This record gives sequence, structure tokens and C-alpha cells, in this order.
Amino acid sequence: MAISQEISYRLERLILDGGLAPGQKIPSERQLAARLRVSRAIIREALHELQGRGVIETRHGKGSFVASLVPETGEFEEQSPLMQLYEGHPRTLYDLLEVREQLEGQAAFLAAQRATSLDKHRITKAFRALEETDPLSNAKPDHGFHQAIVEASHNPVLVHLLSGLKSMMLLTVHAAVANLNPREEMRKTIVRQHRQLYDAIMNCKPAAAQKVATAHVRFVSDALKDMEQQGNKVIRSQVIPNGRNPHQSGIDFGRHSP
Amino acid sequence: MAISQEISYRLERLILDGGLAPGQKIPSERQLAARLRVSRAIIREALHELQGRGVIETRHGKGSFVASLVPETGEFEEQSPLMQLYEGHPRTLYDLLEVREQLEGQAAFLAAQRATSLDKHRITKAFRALEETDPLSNAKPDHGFHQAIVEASHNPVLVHLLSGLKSMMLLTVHAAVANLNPREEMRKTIVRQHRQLYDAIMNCKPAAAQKVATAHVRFVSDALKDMEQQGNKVIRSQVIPNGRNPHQSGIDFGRHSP
DNA sequence: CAGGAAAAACTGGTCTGACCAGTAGCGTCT
DNA sequence: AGACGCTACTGGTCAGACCAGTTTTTCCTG
Repeated sequence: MAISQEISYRLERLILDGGLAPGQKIPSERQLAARLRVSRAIIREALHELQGRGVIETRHGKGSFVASLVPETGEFEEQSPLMQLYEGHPRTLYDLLEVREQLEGQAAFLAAQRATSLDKHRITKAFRALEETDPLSNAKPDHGFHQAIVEASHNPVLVHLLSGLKSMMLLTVHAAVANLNPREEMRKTIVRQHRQLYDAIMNCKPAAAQKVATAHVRFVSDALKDMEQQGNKVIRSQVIPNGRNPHQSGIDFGRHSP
Repeated sequence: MAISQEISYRLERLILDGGLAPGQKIPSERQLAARLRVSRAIIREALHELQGRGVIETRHGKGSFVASLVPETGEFEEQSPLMQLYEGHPRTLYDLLEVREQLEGQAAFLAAQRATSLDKHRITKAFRALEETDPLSNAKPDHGFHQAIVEASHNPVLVHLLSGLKSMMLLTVHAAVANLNPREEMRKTIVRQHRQLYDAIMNCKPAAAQKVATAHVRFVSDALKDMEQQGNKVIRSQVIPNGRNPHQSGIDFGRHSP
């Protein structure tokens, strides 16, 4: 196999197996090149691959850093690499919520079953933050709360899938949240659901936790559907990440027909 | 932004917006470099980024090609680009099955609810094939059957997620299937579950379908667990794709404490 | 003329060494 | 002390060379 690939895999392994924590700086390209006895070009190619895969982030003049698994870096302006395909297909939002309903339920179930005291501590902290902040301001506490629960499920596959789905949704739902929360009765329902979910997990009631979690997602989904049907079109998929978006690349290769 | 990034985005846009079809060859590095008036190094870095993101595949001496979205190209020897992380972590297999239990259940539920006559026809066809072939021979009919059901759910997100999970599992479980099927009572149970699942969907009984599907996955999962505990170690994760797998990277950077 | 082997013309993979461009630390000079 | 500027980092880009697979062309041989 190509050396650059070899190296990108070794680095990835090293990072994901815990050798390097998120946010941590990795050695400079020149150091890596020297240490691994390959040219800097190779190192750069390997790093670009990891970059494409979302494992590291690179900043000019500063260095390369291990990316936080959950794309919490600053804004939620980045798309989940896999699924950007689906963006722009309206119906997908509900397909997404449909699946998420199920997975959040399972996560809650497992969390109620497996949460350690440390997990519970984290969940409690997130829950407090959730209750204290005004839901109108931003969606971060909400995200943090659910995140803590998912992690307490101790199922990495679940964590991974949900983080993917969620980061996809942030793009699309974000605009809607502001419209959704103001309605007093909805806000109340959501707060109540959060509280129920919290209690169920704390008291180790898997079935109850699952039920509440799925109901929660379904409620949000239904609310969105309602809004849409009433003509208040949910703003969707028009967040253009970084300014690039010419929609025509400007590149124009000639013919490549067989 | 860096030129290499700029270019990787332009190429990606071009590909994903349909300018280039999956499997199609993209121009050589030297051509791209000339056309875009940048050095070949830049082109290579951009291509590696797309490679990391799973958008293209590159073969020495041949060129770079647009990757097919669903990794259906030939054999199932390639890993889903996202999750190769987890490979080699033993427990993950059961985490996987845990999640799959839920999703297969949901797929069955939705299929029973939404399957059109065409879907049902497909499912029936797959089911016949499943009954006629000897399960010992290969797992393809089984895969086809479940696949048909998932597609009948009419939820692209679900289809996508399950295809990802499945391709991951094929690597790990494949070896076990041969050991699993021979046991007569197990084979019978599985056949019965398939039949029940088929009937439930055909008769439009969502709840029943879901129940059977989850039970099916759980049964397989439990069976694997059993085998493992009895010492017949399930052969797992020792399929090393391309030769790499040192599990210790050999790289050892010095300290990087703040 | 047909077949097949050698040669040439591709492709990507790697190396080298240079220079540009942001960033941060350190010392000096006001 | 505070602003300047030097210097030594960091990544970003370039040019040109050579190696290693793959495909096509050429040309000699049977």
C-alpha cells in the first residue's frame, strides 16, 4: 500500500485508540517527516486524508490538532461528511427524525440500565444547565443533555450514529427551533419531557426512559410537521457553510467518454 | 482558504452535483495541475482529502475514480469509510448488533406499514430464494431478504444506516455464519423467524413484524455470544484488509503537554 | 499477415530543497 | 511599560526529478 495511506492509518489508530486526546496538538509536519523518515509531502498527504475524514483540523502557522469527535468546534457550520448527499431533499428531515426517534429511545433505555455514577453526574450537570438557561437563547444545553445520555449508553456505535444524525439536523432544524420554542405550551411540554427523561434514567427505569425519549422526538417531529402545514415553511437546508458554493466548480475537464 | 481545500471542494461539488458519475475516471493529476495552474503537490493533497472523505478512489498506475456512494462495487471487502475506526475492538460487534436489533425492527415495522405491491413482490422473490437455497452455502439470500424489507420501509436514512452497519458486520460475522447454521435447532429457529417476518409484512402487521425482526437479531446475537462463551471463539476482526493492522502505530511522539 | 515481446507513453507514488505566509516569543528601543 | 521589529517556529506552495505500476504502441519474428 501507499506509504501515505500507511501513515494516515497509523496516526488515526494512535489518535482513536486514545493516545491523543481531542484538541491536542500533533507534532509538526517536519517533525513527523523526520521521525517517520519520509518526505514532508507524504506527511502532508496523510494529514489531508485525515482532514478529509474529519479526524484532525489544521491551522496555518499553528499546527494540526486532533478534532473533537463531536463537531463542537465553534459553530455548527460543518456538514457531516457522509450525508451531505441528503441535504436539500426535503422529505429526508422526517425520515431522519423517524430513525432518530428509535435510536434516542434505545439510548435512553440503555442509559437507564448502564449509567455509572459518573455518567449520572454528567447527566445531572447537563440537566441543570438545561433548566437554567433560556431555551430561546440557544440549543446547546439541549444538545448537551441528550449527548450525555447517549454517552451513558456505553454503546459507541450508537454514539456515533446519533452524533452523525444530529449534526445533520442542526443545519436544518436550527432555524425552526427559534420559531418552535416561543409557543408557550410547546415549551412546557418539552421541559416536562426532559424532566421525565431525567428522572427515569436517574431511577434506573429503562422502559420508562425509552418511552419518554421516543415520545420527545416524535413530539418535536410532529410540531415541525404542523408548522410546515400551516404555511410557516420550516427554513431548511439553505445554510451554506463557508462561502464556497458556486454550485459550478469552474473546473471543466474535457471529454472522458470511454 | 488554502488552495488545496478550495480545489477539493470544487471537485467534490462537481462530482456530487452529478457532473461526474460513480466509477467514472477523473483526469490525471498532471492534467488537473496544468488545467488549474497549480502544482501537482496541491492536486495530490486535494485528492487525498477527497479520498479520506470517501468521494474518490485511487489506483496506482490507473488513475482516480469517483467512488460509488453505496459500496456495492463487487465484493464486500471494503470497509465503510466512516467506521473502520471500530474494527478490531471486540466488544463493538455486540454494540453493533444491539443497534441493529432496533433498526431492523423499525424497518420491519415500516415495511409492513408502507410496502407497495411492488415491494411485496420483491420481498416475496427474495424470500423464495431464501427458502430454496441451503443456508450453509452462503449468506447472500439472507442478506437479500433483509435488504428488500429495509428498502420497503421507504426511509432512505434507514436504508443507508443499515447498509453501513451490515457491510461492517459482513467482515466480522461472515466466518461465524458457517459455524452457526449447522446446528439444526438454530437453523430451524432462524427459518421460522424468517417465515414469521415474511407473513407479518405481507399481512400488514407492523407490530408483529417489528417484534419478530428484533427477536431475530437478538437470537443471532445471543447465539454468537453463546458460541464465544463455550470457547469456540468467534472469528472476529482478524480480517485485515490490506496488510496494515499493527494496532500499535509505532509512532511515538514525545511529550506534548501544555 | 498474426502473435507476441520489447519499448514507449501513460498513470500514480515518493523525494528533495527551496521559498512564501501566517504565528508566537523575545529582546530592544523609545 | 508599551510598541516595534527580529527571529524562529508553524503550515502552504512550487519546481523538477525519479521510481513503480499499467496501458498502448511498435516492431520483429514465425
